[in-house]
Amino acid sequence: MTKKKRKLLSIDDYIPHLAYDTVIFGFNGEHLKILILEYYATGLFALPGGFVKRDENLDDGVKRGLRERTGLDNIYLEQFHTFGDLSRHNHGAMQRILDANGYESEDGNWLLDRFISVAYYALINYKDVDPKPDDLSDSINWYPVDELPPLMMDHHKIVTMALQTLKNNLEKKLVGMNLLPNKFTMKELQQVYEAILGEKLRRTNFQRKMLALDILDRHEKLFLGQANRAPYLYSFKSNKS
Amino acid sequence: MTKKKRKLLSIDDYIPHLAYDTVIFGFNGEHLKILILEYYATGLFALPGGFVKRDENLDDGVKRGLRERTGLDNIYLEQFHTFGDLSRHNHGAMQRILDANGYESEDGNWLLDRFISVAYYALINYKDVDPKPDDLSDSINWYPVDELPPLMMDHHKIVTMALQTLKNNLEKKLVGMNLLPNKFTMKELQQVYEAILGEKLRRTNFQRKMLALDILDRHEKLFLGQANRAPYLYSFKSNKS
DNA sequence: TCTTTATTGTCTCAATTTATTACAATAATA
DNA sequence: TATTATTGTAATAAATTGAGACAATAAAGA
Repeated sequence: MTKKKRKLLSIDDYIPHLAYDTVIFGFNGEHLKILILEYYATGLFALPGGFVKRDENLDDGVKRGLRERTGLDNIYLEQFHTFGDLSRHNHGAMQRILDANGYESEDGNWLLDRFISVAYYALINYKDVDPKPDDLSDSINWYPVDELPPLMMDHHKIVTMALQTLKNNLEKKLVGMNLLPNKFTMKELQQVYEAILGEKLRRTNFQRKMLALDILDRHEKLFLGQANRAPYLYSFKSNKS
Repeated sequence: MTKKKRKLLSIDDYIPHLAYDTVIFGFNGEHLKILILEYYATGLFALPGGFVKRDENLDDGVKRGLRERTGLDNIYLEQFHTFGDLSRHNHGAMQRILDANGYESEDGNWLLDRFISVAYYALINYKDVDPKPDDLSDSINWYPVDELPPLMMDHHKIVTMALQTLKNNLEKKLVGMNLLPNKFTMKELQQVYEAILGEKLRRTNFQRKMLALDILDRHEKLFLGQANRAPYLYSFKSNKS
């Protein structure tokens, strides 16, 4: 690979030593998946992340990054932990990434520093997105949460904690709303819950519980051409009541 | 007040733009309280906080700060949110604090920058602590959570979120263990729960629930000289089973 | 010594919630 | 029209929680 000279992220624009990582969850109708990117010619897998500009809010920086990668605005986003151990600093890996991309070492100095990273998870509607790699990476793909490639630094720990937080928030934050299309069947909603909790749920109890919450609107039936009773479609009630 | 020349925190030792704030909870037997410090001659109240050294883990930096302020080691500590809005940057307030302490403006340059702050809450045994003010502050005192003085910047928001997180974690994290002395009565345990939840609980049902959890050891009775049946003392089971 | 009083430790029964099972109502297919 | 695989709902059992009753004290006072 020939060395390319690229315009580098400038230390003047960004807060030094501060980064963010995002665990972007999607649901393909069966499995819970997350977006993982692979850096050029290094075989290094990582969570999508980025840096925060000196003149923007932390949250806005993360939203900007998500918009660039997914094309989506108004993504459901939640901060869950900040990782600040010295051990997460891995000079070698970052150097390889910069080298493989043709950056001069001295250019990338600040990128080789220690970083504290604020981790977020995002929930998106799987079908809405055609993820785009960024300048430093040559691919970004969906991976089932239980079949991840080996991730660099502490990114696997970050995913684990994101999953745990998602589990804890499942009840109170109406997670399903953000992982499903506007209309969905009760079965699909149940599958989202099962994927997040990592356990099978009883169909009848799940249905009763969801209906009792009074958060769903029932719509027309969905005819899939199957030789059995057609399920209703539901949507989450808009809370403009 | 005469200007004093002090040795200032040096930018060379600390990660720039990064701070932490701690909401330190204590329980005096009746109310839930937190430690608030007041800066010299400014009337500014704030949460205890500090900065992270370039060669220490984020968590260790926070523990170091807690040790300096409370004299305690092995404090129960939990990170709950990172605050990174531009609006929390308040050049004026920091300038007043530095001025009142006799620092030259140029010395304090990096302290006047924008800061991202990682917030933690700590739980300590109220009686164990005689809090010490730091170099910049002339007092540090316990305040009931519902009678706080006006706090600088977004510190009130930080307290609110700490309380909310504490409430959410009450069931799963055995919060009581860290706010009470080794041995305590069922009534005291209930008061901790009530203070955190902000509501009264039924004595009999609370007792039944706690005993059913099988996390308490029952010890001798506590005779307080009151004209009624003496309560048992309890402690949390050590999980060295 | 015998009441009285304020709590504490348990129990009981009602109300509510959750688990489990049963079964009727389909939507194609044969 | 019978068959089959689901889906929607109801019925019943089991478990949990709410509310109240009551006996067991520990000291004070008569």
